Amino acid sequence: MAPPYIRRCDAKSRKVDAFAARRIEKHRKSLPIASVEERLVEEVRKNDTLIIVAETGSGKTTQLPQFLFKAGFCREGKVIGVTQPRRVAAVTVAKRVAEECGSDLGQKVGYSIRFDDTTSDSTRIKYMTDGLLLRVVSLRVVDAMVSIVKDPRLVGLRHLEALLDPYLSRYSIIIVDEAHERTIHTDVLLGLLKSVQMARSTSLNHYQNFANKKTKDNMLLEKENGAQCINFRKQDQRRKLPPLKLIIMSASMDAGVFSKYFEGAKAVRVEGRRFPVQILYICLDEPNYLDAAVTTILQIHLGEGPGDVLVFLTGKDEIESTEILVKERLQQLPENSRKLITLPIFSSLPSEKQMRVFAPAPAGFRKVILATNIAETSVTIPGIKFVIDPGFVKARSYDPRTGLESLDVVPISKSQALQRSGRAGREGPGKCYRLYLESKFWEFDESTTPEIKRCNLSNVVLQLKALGVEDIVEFDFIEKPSRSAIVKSLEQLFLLGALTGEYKLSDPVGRQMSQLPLDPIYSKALILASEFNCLEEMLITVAMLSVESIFYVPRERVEEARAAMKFFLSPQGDHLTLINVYRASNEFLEKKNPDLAKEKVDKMLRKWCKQNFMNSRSLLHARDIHSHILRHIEQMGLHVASCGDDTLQFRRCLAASFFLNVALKQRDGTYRDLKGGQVVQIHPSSALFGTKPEVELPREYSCDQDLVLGENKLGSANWHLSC
DNA sequence: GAGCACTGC
Repeated sequence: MAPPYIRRCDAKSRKVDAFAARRIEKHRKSLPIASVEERLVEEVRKNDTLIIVAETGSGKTTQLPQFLFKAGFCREGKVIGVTQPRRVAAVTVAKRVAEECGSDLGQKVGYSIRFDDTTSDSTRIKYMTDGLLLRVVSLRVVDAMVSIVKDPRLVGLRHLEALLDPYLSRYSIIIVDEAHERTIHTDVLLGLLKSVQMARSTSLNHYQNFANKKTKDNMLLEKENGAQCINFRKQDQRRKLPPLKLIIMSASMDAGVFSKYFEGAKAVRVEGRRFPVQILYICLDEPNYLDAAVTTILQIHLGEGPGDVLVFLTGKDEIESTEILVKERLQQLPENSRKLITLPIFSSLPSEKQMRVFAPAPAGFRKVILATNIAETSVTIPGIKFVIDPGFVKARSYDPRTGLESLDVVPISKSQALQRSGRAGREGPGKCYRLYLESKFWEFDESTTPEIKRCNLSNVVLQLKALGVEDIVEFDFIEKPSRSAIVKSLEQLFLLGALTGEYKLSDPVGRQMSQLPLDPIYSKALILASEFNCLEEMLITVAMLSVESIFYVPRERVEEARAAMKFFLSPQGDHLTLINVYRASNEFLEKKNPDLAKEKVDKMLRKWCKQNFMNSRSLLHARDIHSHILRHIEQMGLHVASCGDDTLQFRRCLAASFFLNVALKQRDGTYRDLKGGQVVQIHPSSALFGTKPEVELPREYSCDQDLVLGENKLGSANWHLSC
């Protein structure tokens, strides 16, 4: 789908630039959305909230912000913000639009994602991840103002702009793209944006009034809401802020849900550009869909014309066994029919191996991509003409009763099936083979259950509490999570000490936890560790726990990988093992030139990871998180110290913050989960596998002392943990 | 002696 652009890099000749500009213009005009530019701009002028339903290939993400810029929505320094669920999308789209505008990235057009911000004061079209905007919106204004007064270093803080700007007054328009994906970030963000929108049309008047006439009450208010006032005073007091325009962009027909949520907001439809895809169902139910998939792959290979195949499977295991099955079946074919290669892609696959799916197949060969649902949205593979869809997906679910999350293989939804089949029609007409009966399709749910209804809500609840939302159950969610899930999170946050007995944000613990971009349990661990002089160790641990598995064990080199891992193993457990790995990577770098550019450092680390059987993507990510969180905790004034060889305090802090995940050794030698009493085992990949670590309970422990855990007495003296 | 879909701050 990449438009035929010419890179500007070293093309100095004006002729080439003019040529490129003409091609860009031609491409832009050919997009379906180009024909409705005036109408869309008009609708945005007329409506404060607009829903745009546009299928893939309409050009909505790249073109709409440019139309609005042209129509004058960025006058007086105003910014158009566009959110994306994924980092890659924010980056690639921003680069493309900058090119279309003929400006350097970071000038008129820029992107802002965690660890990477290319925007400047002159940026008018700003692409960002929805998670980042959510963070920005939800940081508490008054708190921030107080800390800024206390700590002048905070002036350099990344999100200062928003800390000072609760009404997002720099933005004229916020476009929430891919809203149909309904990520937890999108859902919460919509709720907050809705209230910001209301605040812009009501509260500002309030503050405007009160800036002009100072009554006694107003003086009091001013004291409480210092931030907003100071901010407001900077504005021209007689001028009202224009309303915040919201545009929700969605690919499927979920417009009704959004429209209803935004009080009947208008929805407009823009045609996409897709090729027809013929849908085929099986006639007889086939319970073994892997077998059916392999058979279908071969049928396509032998019976159809050229074109690559994309198969949707549920996970790494299925992908690997399908690969073997296909190879076996190919051997039974005559040699000239074996020109078929299989390529796996899933997120934990090292990136250099992922890249292979994008390369064209060798001449005369057909490519078969075996993918998880990474290929549904995150990755678009060119050349796909045939899609095989067994109709299953591995999805996360959450049981509020036990507080446990699990991954289960479940049937997909109708909209997911549609999304999958669409992958066959991106470059020309295609075919989709659904390995289930047509009647089964009609039994599928309409759309996938939004993430907010199937995961742990602790973080969301904490953010909302920090924003001053008293009653979470009454919060205006687009779709309400179950009451029990909310109650469970409140309970967890209370046990972690983030909420008081009245379920109000505690100070300073809850407030500090809400400011850290981490799972609340990790935030708590850091705060606790700062008290017990082992924050250095805890910070490494939290960074390493926040990423995918560090150790990489390829199937064919299990023994070698295990030997490499032994070198870092700590008999005290997995957390200390992770610390060993992190510190080893530091020592490796210190031996080299410490002043190298980040790119060089990353390159060296990748090599080091390969030698030591580690996933370099994970380690580099953990190092990024480490420095990001370090900045945060330094700004919060937490005390970073190391416990050195005395790891007891550190392990106590672990126990005191991860107590929700604690299992106790029983008399018979088994372990039981502290919460539900479920029997659990030490995983074979753990450093402690094969050992029987002890946990000695304080003598006075009894069931009704659960609350003691909440007050974190655990960390002080009574526990002796070997983990 | 075995697992872990996909994102994001």
